[in-house]
Amino acid sequence: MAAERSGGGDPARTLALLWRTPPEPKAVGRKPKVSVDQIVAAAIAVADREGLGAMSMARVAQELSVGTMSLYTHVPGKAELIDLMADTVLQERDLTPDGTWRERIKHYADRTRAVYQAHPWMRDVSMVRPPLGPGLMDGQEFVLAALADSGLEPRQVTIAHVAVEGFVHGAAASEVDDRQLEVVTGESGDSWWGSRQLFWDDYFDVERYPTMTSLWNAGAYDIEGTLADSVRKSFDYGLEKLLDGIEGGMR
Amino acid sequence: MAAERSGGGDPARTLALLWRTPPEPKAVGRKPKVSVDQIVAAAIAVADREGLGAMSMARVAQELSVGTMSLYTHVPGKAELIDLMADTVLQERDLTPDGTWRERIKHYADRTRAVYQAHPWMRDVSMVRPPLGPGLMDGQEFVLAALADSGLEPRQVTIAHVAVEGFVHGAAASEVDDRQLEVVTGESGDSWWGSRQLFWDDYFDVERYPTMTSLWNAGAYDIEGTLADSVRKSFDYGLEKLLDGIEGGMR
DNA sequence: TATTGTTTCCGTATGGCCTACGGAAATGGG
DNA sequence: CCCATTTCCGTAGGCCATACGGAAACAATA
Repeated sequence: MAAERSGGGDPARTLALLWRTPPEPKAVGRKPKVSVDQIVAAAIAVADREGLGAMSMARVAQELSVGTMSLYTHVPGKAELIDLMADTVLQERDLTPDGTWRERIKHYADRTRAVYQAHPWMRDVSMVRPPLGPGLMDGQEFVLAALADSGLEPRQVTIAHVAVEGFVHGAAASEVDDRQLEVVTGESGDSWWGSRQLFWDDYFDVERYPTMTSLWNAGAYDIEGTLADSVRKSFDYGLEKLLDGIEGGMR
Repeated sequence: MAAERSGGGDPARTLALLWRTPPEPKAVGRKPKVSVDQIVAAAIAVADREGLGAMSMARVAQELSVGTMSLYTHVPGKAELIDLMADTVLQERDLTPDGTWRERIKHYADRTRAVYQAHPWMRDVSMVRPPLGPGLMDGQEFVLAALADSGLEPRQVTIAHVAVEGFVHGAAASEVDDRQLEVVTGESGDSWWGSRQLFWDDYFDVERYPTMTSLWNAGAYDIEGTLADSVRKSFDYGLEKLLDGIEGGMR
């Protein structure tokens, strides 16, 4: 599966949907059976339960007891629907601007990770050219405000912003991958790592990979706790170090 | 499009393919018209030219003047083929272990980015649970060796490794997104940012986004050079800062 | 009430995709 | 020449998005 992205559809239409431009109450004509919000909610529900791969237009329509083609009256197509889904769940972050700038960015990272945990399919949505809706924009404002408070020059703020945003979304996406695979294949994430065993047994070459070998012998891979904890720890560390670096760059 | 990943197919079979376990030369039977390598090469060629979305089994077979179903004799399925493609292009990195540990990681990042630039469809391949082939493993050994030389404790090396690897692949994927969108939609990447204009014109709210407004007024968004240069600069900065942080964490 | 204009609903059809199945074709050894 | 073995691949089934066009519902109007 390749990363989902909004197609080349009319950007004006997509933006109007993202910002829920007043539905222009029609005084005439047949009453709608479903609303955009219902469609988005149903799509999110399906994706939450069965993964983005199962989120077909037919499946969403079924969820709403509506004909498949009815959806196209309210939404231009599947790509735009995914944009709407992503922006909607990003709005769940509910960011509160308390503490130091570092604490606020940590808060942002945690809230974003929570979104990915609650909606694992976010892993499959490209966040590089994200939907320009309120969910995304509010998050960007939050991070920019925190970085601006750090004392960085304006130009540096924008550069640091890209680095932080990329890291946070990447981290959140990685963290979720275990769970996601579990949903799709019915196999536990950790058991995938179990199948890694096969590699170590049959293909690992001590001569070719001396560093891995010595790290292994040094016990560096004896993880305590679950794999998920371990991955999370790595990314907390990574964020801390990134922020350390950004902070140090100010001097 | 959701991120492509190898299915739940037999891991042993996939590993054997990734490491090209001796094809067990058959003395009997019909001669193969195509080899695994040819299939992988054709698939890469198609994806390079037309994107991963265009890389269908039928399209690859056509490229080789072979029936679609013939491919399944050599490759278990599409998911496994994508794994093979990814590991193959990662082998192009040709990593040379020169310089300080920081220089080597920078080198690794650059080579990895080059792979993404040459094969933009890599953006659509999940690198969180990557194919355990030589291309990937050699890269991991390289990064681990560099980090081990930095003076970090073994346990710290493995954690830093995850952070670096995540950052590099995330950065490379982001950088490539402009180009990728161009291929898929026939629209220039920068013109997508042009359509961003619509957002600023019709939906941007100065009250809601004060930091963005003041950054804008401070000229922080007056980028020189192309967008691609600008994105690249951001990630060079991010990597530097991450490495600064990792280095600082040793004290 | 009947008509008309407007809007939504949705059945059908097209063209794409992956891949299971099973038979046809090729090949080299006996 | 036969035949076991291997590869090739046509057919078909089951998904998918969505273009098209007509049916259905509704409000205002006649």
